Amino acid sequence: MKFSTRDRYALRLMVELANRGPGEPLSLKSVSDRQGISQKYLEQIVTPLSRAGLVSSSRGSQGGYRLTRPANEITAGDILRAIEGDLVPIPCLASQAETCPRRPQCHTIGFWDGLRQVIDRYVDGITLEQLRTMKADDLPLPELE
Amino acid sequence: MKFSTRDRYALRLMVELANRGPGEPLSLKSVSDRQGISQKYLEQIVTPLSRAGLVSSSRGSQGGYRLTRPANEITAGDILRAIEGDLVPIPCLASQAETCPRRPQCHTIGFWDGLRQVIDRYVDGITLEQLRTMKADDLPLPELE
DNA sequence: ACCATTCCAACCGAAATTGCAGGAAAGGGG
DNA sequence: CCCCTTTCCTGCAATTTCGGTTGGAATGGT
Repeated sequence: MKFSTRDRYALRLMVELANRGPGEPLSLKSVSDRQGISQKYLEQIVTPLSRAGLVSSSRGSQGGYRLTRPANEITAGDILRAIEGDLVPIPCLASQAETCPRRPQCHTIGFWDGLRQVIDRYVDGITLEQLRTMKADDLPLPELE
Repeated sequence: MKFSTRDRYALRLMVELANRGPGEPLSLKSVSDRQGISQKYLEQIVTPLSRAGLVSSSRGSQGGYRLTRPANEITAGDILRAIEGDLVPIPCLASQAETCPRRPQCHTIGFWDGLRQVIDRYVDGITLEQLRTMKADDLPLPELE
């Protein structure tokens, strides 16, 4: 049960973009330099973010990527789902999954679905703006104090 | 971000054991028959549960496994941690991880640590007894109603 | 002695992960 | 108009993880 490097890098990439003003685009080259992630790998990561409509791009010199919405209207959940698809802990719960024949007798599906909800609520409750302004050891536990 | 079949099967295996009285052991053969998981694979799964002290075994005819504690004193977290080790969403947070050089400037570590805590609280709040008595579409969201 | 069971260790194919390489297309600045 | 920067697209490849299977040894009840 681990999130992939793509998930982690996507968050860091988006934080970089959030640090930029809304107008001017930021190139992957500069993100690569500052975050120590190869430019080529960043290209792979930004593609689904672009397809999900979270960022837009400009080509050519002085080009790059920028957020399509203000950072406080983008959640960590938006970003992770753009990379991962459904954010489900087990395949059974994916929206396109065929229903398990063992489902009616299953004692654990409720547990997993509860976990899914807990994760959803957490990631949807944290905005990119919160991430951007967060220091290294801050803990953003909203309603859990 | 998925939990493995081992995690899922471990829960189902433990529910089967919880359905048994505390005295008499249940063989993997019968679990295999009822749950449709190969006996050999179950052997792999029960081993870490045994090493973690959640179950004990008797060999030979009429042998099998039984819980070492009552089902309401074992949590889903106990079971998953026995299989997975640390229940951390990213390697950075593992107890044996060397500290990332980028740590002081990292804007996302707090997010991930918060997620870890949310997951921990959930899985540690659900007991094997709750799982056992849970029907297919029950949702065990304790304090979240 | 037999048989059911746990225990132990190796192996194995398929899939996912984590990238890298090589361009083609587009756009701005000189 | 040419060059440079950048995005965009495709393919590949090494490594690890996943999801088991296989084979057998040790143990213990009957």
